[in-house]
Amino acid sequence: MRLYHELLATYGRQHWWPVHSGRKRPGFDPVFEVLAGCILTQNTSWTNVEKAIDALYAHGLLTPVAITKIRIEKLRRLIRPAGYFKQKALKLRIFSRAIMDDAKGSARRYIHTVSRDDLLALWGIGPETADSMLLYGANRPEFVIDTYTKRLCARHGIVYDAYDDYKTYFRTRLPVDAQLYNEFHALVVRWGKDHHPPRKTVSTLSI
DNA sequence: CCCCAGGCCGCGC
DNA sequence: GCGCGGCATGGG
Repeated sequence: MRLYHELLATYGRQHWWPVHSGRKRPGFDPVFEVLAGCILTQNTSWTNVEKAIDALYAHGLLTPVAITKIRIEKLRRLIRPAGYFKQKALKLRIFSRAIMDDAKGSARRYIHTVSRDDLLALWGIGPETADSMLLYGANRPEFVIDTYTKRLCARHGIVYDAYDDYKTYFRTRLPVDAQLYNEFHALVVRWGKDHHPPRKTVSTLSI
């Protein structure tokens, strides 16, 4: 909690999602926008993801039903700026189909009722994406561990191997509070943007 | 020219 | 169970 308050004092509130929450129009589902963003941002900077989200939004395609119907080539083209566009197009398609099958196309109902294990069973969704979806899409208290979280931990001498060990570290030290997890993770990412990883150097002394 | 980004999967051992 | 390469665009 001391670290959280320190980050909050330094950077202020981050307010991440949703990007277009105020707008209402056909072909737009604010919860689905968050969940799609979780997939699109895998190992990718958010500025690139925004271009893809904006393109989908402009074509009225930010719904599970639209993503399942669109031609895969068009989906690839629209999300191209987000990188890994062939893989991510398939991931969005598979995920959208799960929402159709399990919740009749309601992203909100899907993410509020799905189990974490069921998310992990989907091709293209790993632990960080699942936790981001549950936290930012449904306000469920899952602490998100990403590359920045691990970097910040390392700066404090905390190093693990497994994703779940990092998660346990935070869960056992913080109150179970989705809003806290939400803002904490956003602050960690903000911190990561001006704290670069240690440069890889070759030691000439190790020959 | 280089490295990095809000990971994940498939493969070989 | 693990380490490693591939995936890809845009920015510094």
